[in-house]
Order: sequence, then C-alpha cells, then structure tokens
Amino acid sequence: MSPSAADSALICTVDVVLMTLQQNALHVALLRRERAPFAGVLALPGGYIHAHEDADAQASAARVLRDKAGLQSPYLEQLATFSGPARDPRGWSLAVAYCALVPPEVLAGAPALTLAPVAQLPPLPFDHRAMVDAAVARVRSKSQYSSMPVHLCAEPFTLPQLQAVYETVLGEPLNKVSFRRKMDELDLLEPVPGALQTGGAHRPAQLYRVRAAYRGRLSLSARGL
Amino acid sequence: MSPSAADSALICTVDVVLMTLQQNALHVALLRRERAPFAGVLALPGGYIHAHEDADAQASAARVLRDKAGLQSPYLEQLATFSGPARDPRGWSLAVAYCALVPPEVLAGAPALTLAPVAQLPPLPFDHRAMVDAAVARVRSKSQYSSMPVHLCAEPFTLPQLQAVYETVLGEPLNKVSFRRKMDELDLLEPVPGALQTGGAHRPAQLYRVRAAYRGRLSLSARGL
DNA sequence: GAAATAGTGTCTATAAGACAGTATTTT
DNA sequence: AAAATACTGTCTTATAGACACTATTTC
Repeated sequence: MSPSAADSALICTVDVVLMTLQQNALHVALLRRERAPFAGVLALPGGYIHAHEDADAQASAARVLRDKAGLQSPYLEQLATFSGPARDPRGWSLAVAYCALVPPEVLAGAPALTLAPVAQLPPLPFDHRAMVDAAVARVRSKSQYSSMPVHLCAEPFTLPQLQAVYETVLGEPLNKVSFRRKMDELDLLEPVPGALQTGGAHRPAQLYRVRAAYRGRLSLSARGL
Repeated sequence: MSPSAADSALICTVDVVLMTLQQNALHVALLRRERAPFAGVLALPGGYIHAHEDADAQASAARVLRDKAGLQSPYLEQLATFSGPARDPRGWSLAVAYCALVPPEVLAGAPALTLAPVAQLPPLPFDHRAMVDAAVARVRSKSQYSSMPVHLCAEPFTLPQLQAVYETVLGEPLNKVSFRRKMDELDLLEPVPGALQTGGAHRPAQLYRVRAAYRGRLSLSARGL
C-alpha cells in the first residue's frame, strides 16, 4: 500500500443537526451516546459512513436518522465538513455534517431524542457545538430569502402560523402585509380548497399547503423575506 | 477491527476549483493528471488528505494548491463534499471540494495550469464537472450580496475596474450609481491616498484597496449588490 | 354586540435605477 | 477644443413598512 493511500484511510462519519421548533424557540435533537468515546453523553446523532451500503454521505445521514432516531426527514441538506486531528479522541477524523428540519409533530414518534434550545445547549462532545452553530446560522440566513422555514411547519398551515415560524427563526417581528406579499410572489403555497382553521373566537384562517412543484425544494426570493 | 471502523476507512481527497478572470470571462484552472486514474487528463488540482501533516481538510487544499500549482490563494472556501461509489474508479470515495479565487496576475507564476472558460469546459474526470458547476453557482450567488469578487481583482484597483469584475461574474450590467453607493455602504474599500490610475485619455480614476479589517474576509450587504 | 384574529387597501418611507450634469485627463 | 471616461446630483420608479379598515368567527 502506498503511503498516500494509507494517509487517505481516515475515520469518516456523518453528523446530523436535526432542528425543530418548540415553545417558540429553535431546538436541536440530541441523542445519548451508547459507545465510547463520550458514552452516555448527549451528542448529535451520527455514525460511520458505510461504504458497502450508502449511496453517498447524504444516504449515510438519512440512515443514521432512521436507525438512531427512528425518523425520516424530508428536508436534509449538507452543511459542511469538519476535520482535523483534535476533534475526535480516536485520531484524525472527518465528519460531514448535515442539517435537517422537521415540524415538532414528527418528533413525537422519536422518544429517544432530547430537545435542547439552541440558545441553551448543554456541553457537546467533539466539535458538535460548532456544527450546531453553523446549522443555526445557515437556517437564520436562508430564512431571510427562502422558503426554508416551511419545513418546520406541518401541513396544512395558516399564513399567521407560518409567519410566527419565520419570526421565531429570525428572532424579529415581520410586517404582516410584506410577509403576505412575499409569500404570494414566491408562488410556493396553494390554499387547500374549503379548508379553514376554525376554533378560535375570531375569523378562521385559510389553510395552505406547499405546491407539488416545490415539495422537498426551496423557493428563493430575489430580495429577501 | 470492528466492521464499522473498517467501513469508515475510505479514500479521502480534496479538490480545488481555482477560478480567475481572463478576457472578461470566469475561468477554471486545470492540471494534467500525472497518475492513474485518468493519467494525462485535465482535471481539478486535487490530492489525498495527509492526516500526519494536515491540520484539517482546508490545509490539505492549501497544500495541494502550493505543491501542485505552486501558488497560495488568500481566498479559499469550503464548497461541498462529494461522495459515493461511482465518482472514482478506485471505489467508494469522498472528496471535499474547495473554491479559490485569485486575480489573473497570480496565475502568471503557475505555468502548469491550463485555464478553461467555465462556459466551455473540456470533459472532466470524476465528478469534477459537478464541482465546477457548484463553485460557479456559489460565486455568482455570493457576488450578488458580498464582496467576494474583490478577490478576483489585484490591489489596488479602481471602482470602474471592480464594477467590470462584478458585471463579468454576474453576467449583467450594473447601475453605476447604485454600485458605488453599495460599495460605499459596505465600508470595505479605502482610497489609496494620492494614487490615481492615469494613462487613459480621460479623467484618472481613484485607486482603492481593501481595508485591513476586511482582508481575507467577506463583507456582506443586507440587500444585495 | 364585544372581543379577537384574519385578511386587505392605501399611504409613507426607503432603496434602486435612470439620466444628465460636471471634472479631468490625452491628443 | 474634442474625446473619453471618472465621478456626482437629482429625479423617477420600485419595493418595503405603517396603519387603519373590513371580515368572520365565538361568547
């Protein structure tokens, strides 16, 4: 075996920053580690890339999510790759981090997960803290000009609900008229015919769903919001 | 050795999409491969990650650029990670792709490189075509709201020169007044005192350099341009 | 009908672009 | 002085936000 080929045989893993909304705050899903290193510690769901079964690293991330958290995330995006000699006590390693967004309802069927608000994270092993920070920055940034936050909202939803999701992610109130204008321009949503959210002591709100053409995809706005 | 640890020993490489401007068009630097696979074929500069000497994958990319192309790029950004069983004939592999931008002057001292316009690329091995496409999309996208294109311009430069660089990257003319207003807001540039670009049969232009606080960094605009 | 929130019309403020002017150089 | 491009002042247009009004429900 050539020296350079030996050099390239590294510990390769994937880690998933799975985010959702809970009590009007962004939360990250953590899992207690079963094995060393850091056995028993809360960490991001992660695992080795399995070359013999995974079509690529994204498939590894989806498999980790399925096997360790028992769920499937329609939105799964590559975040960044973290590497170096110090991030894992086992030695030089490389981890491809992914970002997943799910509505809180999806996590009901995943009891092994612990949700931690991104503003008050427990100490995390490896460089998982940096991964979470990068994921949060990515979500905040993309929420300014894309439909990314719809993945945090179970369908069907009302426009006031969706606006509240955007406001939570962005951490600031949004102008109602502008928000609705922008949503209209994005052409992302369609009203569910005849479906209104009733129950409140007020006018019921129209329920919407994502148009088929945009499922699993993002819609981008030229100028933000 | 456990099966999962064996699974994680993969071929790990870095590839660099090194871009510059030539004749008013974005070009990618390619290098003829010395070894199999694809020996003799033009490809992105790339190489194995060397765990014993590289501080992380970014350091590997910088080393590849230095050793194979003989240059150092002040701007080097992680692009994305490409992986899977089919991208490399040697088997399941993982490549961290980086994006580098240099002014054309820097490539004068790197004669091994072949520049290809991104609009007319030769056939590329591996998934290098996908990497170039991703890098071009990234540069075009970030040029809409950041100072990224200044890395394609040797300092000092004039505002009309910089505007031409933006226009080439974005592929559309920009409004001169708006462009200068935005550059002013970014607070990125400072005039070189007393330095004017003379020589043309017209009023000379003020020469600018990037403020020390922004060297190697990007400046972002809230609303684009 | 009072209260509450949904949804809309419209005015105001801000930001982007068009256009034309002045400035400074070479030939 | 003519030509060329740098730079700036200012008007127009487009976009975002403020505000208030109407709509529809429950109690």
